[in-house]
Amino acid sequence: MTARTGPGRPRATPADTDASARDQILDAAAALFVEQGIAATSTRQIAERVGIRQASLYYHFAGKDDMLAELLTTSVRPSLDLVRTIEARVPDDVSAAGALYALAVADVATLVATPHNIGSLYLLPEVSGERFAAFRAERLELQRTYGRLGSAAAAPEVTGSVPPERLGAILMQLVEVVIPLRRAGVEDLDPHTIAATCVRACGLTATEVADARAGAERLLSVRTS
Amino acid sequence: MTARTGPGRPRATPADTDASARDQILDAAAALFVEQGIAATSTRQIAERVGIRQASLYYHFAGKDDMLAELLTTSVRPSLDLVRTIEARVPDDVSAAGALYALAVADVATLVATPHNIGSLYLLPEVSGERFAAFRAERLELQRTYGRLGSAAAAPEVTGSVPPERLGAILMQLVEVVIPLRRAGVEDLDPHTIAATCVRACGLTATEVADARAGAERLLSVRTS
DNA sequence: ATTATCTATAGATCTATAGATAATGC
DNA sequence: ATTATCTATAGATCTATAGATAATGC
Repeated sequence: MTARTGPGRPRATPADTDASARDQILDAAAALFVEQGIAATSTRQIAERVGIRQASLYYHFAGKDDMLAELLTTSVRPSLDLVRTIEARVPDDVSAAGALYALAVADVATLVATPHNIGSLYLLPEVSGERFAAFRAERLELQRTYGRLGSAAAAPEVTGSVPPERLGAILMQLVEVVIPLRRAGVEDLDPHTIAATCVRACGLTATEVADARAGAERLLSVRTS
Repeated sequence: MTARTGPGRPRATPADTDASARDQILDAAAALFVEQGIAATSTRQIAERVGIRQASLYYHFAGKDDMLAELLTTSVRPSLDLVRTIEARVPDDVSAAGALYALAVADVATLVATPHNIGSLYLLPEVSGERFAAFRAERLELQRTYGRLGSAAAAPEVTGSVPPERLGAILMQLVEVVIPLRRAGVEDLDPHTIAATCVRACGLTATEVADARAGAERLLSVRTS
């Protein structure tokens, strides 16, 4: 079970996992950042959880911000890749509503499955810093996609009163309900509940919601196979 | 303009406002907590912004947590009062959909108008602490009300698939889109956009949304007069 | 006498660097 | 020789208390 000894001076307390030190540090940092916030988490706490000395962290990362940057970018990357795949097939393979539904299902599933509810990091004030502008830009692109798909799918009374940018913020917020729900201990969240609410928020009728779901399932099953 | 001197040793730098020291401290703390987070804000920074010495804070508050507790409870109180008034008039004076619409409009208006976007404090990890259990309980009551009103108003396909507790979390999350929007600099947010989206998320048709809005306006105008 | 501030500081952190050490691998 | 850890610590905080001081108000 215990990781084989590699190069470098051995730890005082040997690791009880085979994960790389880097990954162990990121995992510990994620858990603590989510639980306590970033400023409230000391490098000592992170090191303690990994089983190394505080100073040893600096061999792998320049500091907490460095860890945070890596956690943020690796967490948003998969959604962005999916977005590009999905949007390319609208409206030929799938309706805008179907694409929106599919995107919401996939995002919710990711947020539900991600270790330590990492999505909650997005809400912390540290992320507003200059250092994380690249991450915020990627997230904004995701939001814009929600806005485009939502506006293309929406009923006329919605497109007439809600500009795409605003709708994107609303839909993304809706998807991110996963974050407070997980925080509150909810485990059995069905992505379809949220995805259906997204298209309903765009003013679609019950029949249209069912169609969107069907379209999304076609899209996602093709992608899986 | 400068506040008249009261009892107590005068400040090194006189206050440039008539607000009480307590209120000045709360205001400065709110602004800094929202901007930087709680742990990242030092008592020294708060004192500096008020124009007093760091140690002088402790005459008014036991520490940062004390300030936070007061900020949180005073910020959720008005919404809860309104909730009780509104819910008592369902369904005699107004439909559940009208009440939900009214509650959302009022909550959004509050979140838009509150100084320093205080709502973002709700999202910080410090608020999970034991110390703030009372605040969280009040917030949960608000969420439950959203769930009850939403479920009472919702179309059958929604009530059949989304339990009231889940719906409450979704609707509250929707209302709180104000928080990231304000953070992003949006100033001209129309409460009706969000309120209408709430009832749409419950599966109501365009006509029903218009009815809900009319009901809400009756309810809120009565209350104002 | 009471109030609201001030100055000064002890004690407890926390971050990040310097330099030593114990492995592996050439 | 390189890698990955270790020990030790300087320097910079930060919180919270003790005790002095300068107002007002009785």
